[in-house]
Amino acid sequence: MEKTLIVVVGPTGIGKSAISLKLAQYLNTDIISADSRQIYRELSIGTAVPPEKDLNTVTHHFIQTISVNDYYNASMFETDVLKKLEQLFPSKNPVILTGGSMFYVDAVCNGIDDFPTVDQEIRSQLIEEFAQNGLEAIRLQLKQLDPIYYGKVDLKNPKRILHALEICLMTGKPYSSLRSGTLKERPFRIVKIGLNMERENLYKRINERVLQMVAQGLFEEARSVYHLKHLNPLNTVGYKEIFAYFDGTITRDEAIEQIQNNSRKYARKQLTWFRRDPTINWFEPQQYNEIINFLHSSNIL
RNA sequence: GGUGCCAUAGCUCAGUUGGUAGAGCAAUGGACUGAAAAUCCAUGUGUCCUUGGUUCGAUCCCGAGUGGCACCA
Repeated sequence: MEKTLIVVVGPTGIGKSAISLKLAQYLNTDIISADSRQIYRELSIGTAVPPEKDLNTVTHHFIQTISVNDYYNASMFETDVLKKLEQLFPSKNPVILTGGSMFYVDAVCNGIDDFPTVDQEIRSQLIEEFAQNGLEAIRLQLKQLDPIYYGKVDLKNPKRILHALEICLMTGKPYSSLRSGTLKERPFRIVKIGLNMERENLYKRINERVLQMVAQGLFEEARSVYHLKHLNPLNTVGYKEIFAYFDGTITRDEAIEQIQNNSRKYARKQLTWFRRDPTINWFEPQQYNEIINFLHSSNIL
């Protein structure tokens, strides 16, 4: 039978984990988490890592497997997941990939072009340069090294410019010449299930979930990683707001409110990304039976 | 009961020396090829509390009403 990856996506707090768990049990398979923050072992409450009993019921991959001190990115995730699928498919089929990190999901489904891994030395040099000389300076540099990409990038977005420069400097070639713009073929079928619900209900769920996290000890968890707040993995909703509270810039209540706000914004951003993907089959979280029927009718089960 | 202050966007408020208004937050849309829960871009919103008066014209000035807050009784 054809190997299939069932991809479950949707905004934060909609209930992807619960449905994936149920599906995985029904299909007797594993779950691959596509979550750029649940992958860090120092974080759990704020990233909504599934409870112990769920992790024991179904095997989850890429949850709390690396440290916030490690460098990690979407391309590494692509490689790691493809390798993992190779191991899993002989005995498990279909396999479920679930998570809200759009870019990570995309890396697995469509692939990312092959660039050298970013040299941290070069990155910090460029960041330093940007901090000292400003956006205009790095723009000019990009204009020289890669005029084609310069004409395409969002010139107001430092991260885009910085990354293009990193690749130019490392390879000695224009970044644009390494971008193929083509999607990679995968040796398995991909079926996408998107979860969504009425906006107002989603927001209510998100707001409540944040309160639950606080009750579970989110502030204590944030305290335990406060000394690492300069690391990128800690530039995360649920932590950065509490760090601001620890720093004394906002009150505790303001921190909680901002976590709720930023979580809602994140959900909106996720929906914006997923909306443009015409291959997603949309359902509401309570339509479990419809999802099963859909999988049957798609010849997956 | 008396006196004073306030009433403008979903919220907090600014403003119009009288020509029907604007910030922040919230909300909404979009971008995205190794930092992605990151980063970046864009977009509304209104009986200016009600009602008389003055005026060519009132959200703005005057009177009354209603509601809120404060102080005095």
